[in-house]
Amino acid sequence: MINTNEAAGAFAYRYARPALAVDCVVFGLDDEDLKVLLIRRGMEPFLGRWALPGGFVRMDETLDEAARRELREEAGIDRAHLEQFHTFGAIDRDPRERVVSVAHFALVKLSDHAVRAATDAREAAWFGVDDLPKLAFDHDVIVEMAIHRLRAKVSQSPIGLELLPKRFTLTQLQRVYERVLDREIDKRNFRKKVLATGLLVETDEVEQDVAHRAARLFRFDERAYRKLEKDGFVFDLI
Amino acid sequence: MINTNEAAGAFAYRYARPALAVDCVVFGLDDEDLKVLLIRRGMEPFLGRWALPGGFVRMDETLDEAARRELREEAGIDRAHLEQFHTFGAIDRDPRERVVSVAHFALVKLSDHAVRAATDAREAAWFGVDDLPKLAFDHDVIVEMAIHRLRAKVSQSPIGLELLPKRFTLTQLQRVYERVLDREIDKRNFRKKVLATGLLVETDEVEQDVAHRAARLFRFDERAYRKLEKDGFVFDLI
DNA sequence: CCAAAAGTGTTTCACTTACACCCATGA
DNA sequence: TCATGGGTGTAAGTGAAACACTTTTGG
Repeated sequence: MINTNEAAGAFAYRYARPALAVDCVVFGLDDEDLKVLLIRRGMEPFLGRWALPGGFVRMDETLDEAARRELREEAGIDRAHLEQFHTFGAIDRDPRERVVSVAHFALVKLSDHAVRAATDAREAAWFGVDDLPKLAFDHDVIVEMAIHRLRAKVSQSPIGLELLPKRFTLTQLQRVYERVLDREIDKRNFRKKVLATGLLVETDEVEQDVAHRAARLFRFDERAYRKLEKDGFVFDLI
Repeated sequence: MINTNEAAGAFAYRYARPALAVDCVVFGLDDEDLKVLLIRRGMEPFLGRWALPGGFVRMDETLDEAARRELREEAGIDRAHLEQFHTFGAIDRDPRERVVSVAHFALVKLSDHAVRAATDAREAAWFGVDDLPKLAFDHDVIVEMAIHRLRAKVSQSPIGLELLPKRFTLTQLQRVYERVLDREIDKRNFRKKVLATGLLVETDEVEQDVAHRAARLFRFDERAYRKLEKDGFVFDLI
């Protein structure tokens, strides 16, 4: 009994196997909302429907590499925080044949030029997370879980910063949390708390071209973060 | 460019694809330690090495079903809390051919008869998490991540109870947390806190056959838990 | 001078932590 | 009667939340 699968293992190539894909839920943040990047499908099935960027894993690339390649090819995105979060294996999730998909979420800075270029393409567009169309395949479920994971993670690690430019104001940072977590946060408490982490460094610059008092720009102190992380520090940012 | 992968998608079956497997990190708790169930390999590669129970996914079963089947076939385990936690896709993780594995962790009640039967088998054994042998494939890495995830999860959901019988004493529950989190917990504070969650119900039974005052048995109130969960309650059990 | 957002402290309340003794039971 | 773990409360400290006004700047 113990060896049942060893037999299967030795001869795995004899058996039909599912296709293996990656899908990416790409999050971005503009002045309004937390957004997800979708691609309009150009072929059946689900022709014309919006879907997540994604595709099949090649034999010579890891899952992570596959996800990055798809982001580049389908969305013109070169730099993104990328994180695997769940693998979807329902038998009929693709009507053509069995496809198991390793889902990732990605966080991109909309300040990056490359991303903006992608949004100009006719077949790609950003949608507010509360304003998503009906998606192809089981991509609705994938997006829902991605949002859930993002919310859980954003309070416990500084990935929220991946949505912002390198230099940002505390108000911008507060908006990241307010939009990802979908609740208002007290300004004074927020500032006290994030500054108390010691992970932000004040720069000597201020924001430009605003019609009011210019806010100080901060940057993330990666060195301090790595040190805390190594020491097994548990975050509870917000 | 947008359609690069659509082409690959339509003809996915033409391309070589990785084999798809599941592996299970099965946790159990005895009077001493948090343990992991390992199987001794009966064939190459890694003949004689200890490895995680697991095997290939069949075309007619989901990932979850595959993991449950493997637990049944390789370890005689019928009932377990099972949770997918990461998919491992390094290109050379299996020397024979490319195998991508969806890793799960499982929590079993060592009080269950079926599990004890598995431990009697020559090829399967429980190892303390701090006393693991060198494992086959990349299974060391998988176990390490499983422990990490289990620790993160146990404080935020009542999965720790899956390691205990249906009726348990507060001391048993405290030991679950102490062993999973690997730190001592104050008895009075622990009791206050877990009782304050409202998720435990006192039964009118006490433990039997002990050489000291018998402790009250409690059970988990699933109904209360589902209600809290539905209301989006965030746990912080310990 | 007005509009718009930046920036700043204190108080209250809740929760966490630390801590020690008596009780019930079986051997 | 002794050994073993069961069971219980309080005080101090820490961190979270609530809350409003002044400052700076550009238009």
